[in-house]
Amino acid sequence: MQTTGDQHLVKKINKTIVLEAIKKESPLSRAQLSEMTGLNKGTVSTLVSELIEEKLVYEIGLGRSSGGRKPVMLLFNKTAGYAIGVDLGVRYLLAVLTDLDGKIVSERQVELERSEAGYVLPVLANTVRSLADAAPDSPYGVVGVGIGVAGIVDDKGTVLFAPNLEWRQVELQRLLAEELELPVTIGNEANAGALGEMQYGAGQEASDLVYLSVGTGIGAGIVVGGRILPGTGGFAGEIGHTTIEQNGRKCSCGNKGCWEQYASEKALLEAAKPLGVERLGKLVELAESGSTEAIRLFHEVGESLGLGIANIVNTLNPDLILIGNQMTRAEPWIRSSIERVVTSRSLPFHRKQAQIRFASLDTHSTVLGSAYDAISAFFSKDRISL
Amino acid sequence: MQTTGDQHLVKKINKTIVLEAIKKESPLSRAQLSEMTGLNKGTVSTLVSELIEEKLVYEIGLGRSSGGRKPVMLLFNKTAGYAIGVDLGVRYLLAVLTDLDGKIVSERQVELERSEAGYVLPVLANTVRSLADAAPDSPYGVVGVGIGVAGIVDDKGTVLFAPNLEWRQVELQRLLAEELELPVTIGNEANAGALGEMQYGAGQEASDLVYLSVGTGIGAGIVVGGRILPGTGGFAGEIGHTTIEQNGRKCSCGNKGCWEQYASEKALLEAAKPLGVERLGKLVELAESGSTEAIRLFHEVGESLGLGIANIVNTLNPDLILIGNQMTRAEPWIRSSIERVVTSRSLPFHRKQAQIRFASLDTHSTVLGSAYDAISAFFSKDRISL
DNA sequence: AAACTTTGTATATCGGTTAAACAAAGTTTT
DNA sequence: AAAACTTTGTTTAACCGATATACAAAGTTT
Repeated sequence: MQTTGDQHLVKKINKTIVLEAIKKESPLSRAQLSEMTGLNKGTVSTLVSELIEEKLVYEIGLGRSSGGRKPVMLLFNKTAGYAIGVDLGVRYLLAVLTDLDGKIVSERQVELERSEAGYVLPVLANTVRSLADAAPDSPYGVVGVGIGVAGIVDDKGTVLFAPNLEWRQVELQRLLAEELELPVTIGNEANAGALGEMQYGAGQEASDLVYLSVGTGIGAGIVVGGRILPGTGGFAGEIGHTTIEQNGRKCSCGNKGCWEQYASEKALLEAAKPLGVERLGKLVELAESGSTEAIRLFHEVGESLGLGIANIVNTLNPDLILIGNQMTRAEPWIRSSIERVVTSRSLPFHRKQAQIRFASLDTHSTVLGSAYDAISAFFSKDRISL
Repeated sequence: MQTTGDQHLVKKINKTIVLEAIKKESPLSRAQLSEMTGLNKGTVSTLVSELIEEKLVYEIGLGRSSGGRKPVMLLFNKTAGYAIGVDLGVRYLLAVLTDLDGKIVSERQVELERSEAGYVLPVLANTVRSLADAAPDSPYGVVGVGIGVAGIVDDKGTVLFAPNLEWRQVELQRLLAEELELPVTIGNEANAGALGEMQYGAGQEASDLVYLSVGTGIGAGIVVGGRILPGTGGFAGEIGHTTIEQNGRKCSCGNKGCWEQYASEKALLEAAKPLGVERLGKLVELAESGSTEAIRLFHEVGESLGLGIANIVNTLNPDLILIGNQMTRAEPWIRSSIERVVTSRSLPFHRKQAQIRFASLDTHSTVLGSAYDAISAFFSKDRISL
């Protein structure tokens, strides 16, 4: 059944609360911690001294007095360990080494010439190892590796299907964990992006947000009450394949009228072919130089994006929609079309609460979210997830 | 900040676990409880004796021995109190009195001649009072009133907008709580339906389900991990106004191509007008008597329903979709169309996990869900929500 | 210099769980 | 039928963590 309660649980809860507070609001004194958490001063003292023992927190010195003894200020020891985040994309692999606060220490980008698992896996493992070697000495070393994959991943870390990589049934988690001898977490690319933006980017104030990864296809990372919505099998978010036109354009999934046939980068580039444009950067340049045709194409794709976003807004009533991945680069050209269509197609009460923004971590949402996944797994060992 | 942990919290957690276990699996002995919850025998003993003290549990006598002392069997005292659930619909009001286990003890149905709050509220209050008077004597009496409204309700129990009732900004929770001097909970009709089916109906095994209230419009109660997904403002689920056809039929919301213009009871009856049919029952009769035209209409509406359901399946990866409200009556005529379209339009992995069923409580999903809402509020006072 | 404030630790108490012992009430074996 | 074993449920002691309170340390203000 459920986890029952005992003193250990209580301690876990409180210790997590204290650590989380230090992470977010530091520098902080024990007295302030007691004040803001509601925990007794003595309790905070013992928990903090344990955290110091564990090298997760340290004292930075005395703070300003407000009419009495000076407080001892505490800081989260962000370099107590390091994490590795990977974005396993279509023809590339982006990997970063971060400290426990998500700050990038080192970065690698690798072009993937082929996509079979037999080729990709060794490259991936080598890249990760090279980053791990680059990690500074620290009490905990590399605490884990998080990987975001553009595909359907189950809760055991098996890639069930990744259309762009042409992978089926690849037991990524098991294979990598064995190879690297490190804790490995596997997640969907859009979910990782959502996590990344929520922790380190534009989604830090939102609790119900939807991160849209708009690239070759469209995937969504749905966050409800601060947590990723996984769905039963762990593959919620395949929103690119929702129908917005009953008898619309054919999709690779075998269906007709899928949203991503109208609103993805791929759809945009398809429409831009007559202009002799093959890459998004090129189309942006054209728009910048005043090409009305290019601008029209952006407006069209913006409208299609807006339509699907309005559907999300009506269904999930989020407070924030974040547009991420490649399409962030088109922000100046699509923003107003999106806003307009969302306003016209969503219900007033829902529209009022929903902000629409672009991912602030740019191309790094997924990679940082993956790193956070690893960090989070490390912390949840003897802590509780809030 | 968050709730910190102490012994009281631990006790709350464990007591809730024990009570919940007795509710669901009774009759049960203390030894069995200890076994299944993992709690120590002594702990279970003290918790159970408190629950007995509180009249929520009682001993029914000795059970079968399995080679030792006979166990004392415990039962949940479902008549320790009663709850009232109300479904505030378009031209009617359905209200039930239930025991704490959701069993209906008494029922009232009232036709509403007019829809203004000034008319409806007194009728509602009188109906509730009459049901409350009908409640048998019990330790806790009527523990609360839950109301499901076909409209947008905020988290404070104010009906922001109910198109069919033509209500705007009606502070239902406050007004009723003052009038009735009872705890009142207000919820959306589809959310209540989802709760009802999840607790007492076809959704008891599912943890990620979507209840579709298909009537005049289409609303969804989305359940994620056993909990209603509220959205930021509390009005998630307005899925009837998602676009499935970019330039489709005009909708009362001012938009074009809304799902409910194709898949609701209203849409069906609109299409049935040429047949001289004005009510769903009539159309069902026609289909039963073999009218190919009527059957065709059902197939069409089934296909439209299937399309939107496929969108839900791809987006949320639920394990169960429940079709409720009026459209349940059309099950034999629409089921296969729905299944077919969902299968063709949703992704294989998602489809495999998603069952599609019809609400098993029929017209009582909402009213029972509302009652459960009230029961749940009563229990969460000195317990924790699991 | 005296009085007040704030910080952080130490100590006693409290409330809850657990483990272990045990009594009560069975069944099985001989 | 007695002895041996089993199962149930209570009791007791020990433990653990939080809280309240007192207090020491280290400031600031008057």
